[in-house]
Amino acid sequence: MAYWLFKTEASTWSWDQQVKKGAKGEPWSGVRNYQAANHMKAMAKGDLGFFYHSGDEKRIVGIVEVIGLYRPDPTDETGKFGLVDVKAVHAVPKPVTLAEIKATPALKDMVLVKNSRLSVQPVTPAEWRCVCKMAGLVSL
DNA sequence: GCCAACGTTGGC
DNA sequence: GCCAACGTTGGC
Repeated sequence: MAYWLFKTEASTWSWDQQVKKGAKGEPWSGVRNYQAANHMKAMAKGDLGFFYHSGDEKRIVGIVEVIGLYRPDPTDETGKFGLVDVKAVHAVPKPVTLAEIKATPALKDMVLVKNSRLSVQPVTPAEWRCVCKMAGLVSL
């Protein structure tokens, strides 16, 4: 089981929209960056990810699960990029802001801190546990 | 609204 | 294959 972070602007694709898709989930389309695409290639069904709103909010608002493996992105005319399908698992009781993450020494190496522009990021198990704790999640 | 960081493009 | 120029992203 691996952990990830999916970054999106709430005005483009929000947590609320993701939740409305329910168990069917939604294709994570629109990624046009090889690093991000490679991370999606490495994903397995059942992997979990943080759902992060960039822009005004800058905070982790929910947990998603990978339910569909990497496949071509139909919205990419060049055919170079792919996507995975994700479904909302649940909202976090207490959203974790970028400021809190930056203020936490154990999270100083998170990709979100080091390379905030990468739209799909890997998260280490230690980081995952730490952020879950901050978010008020104990069962993950 | 500005600017730094980064990725991509295109000319050589 | 290198590198300058450009566009985009996202935090501040």
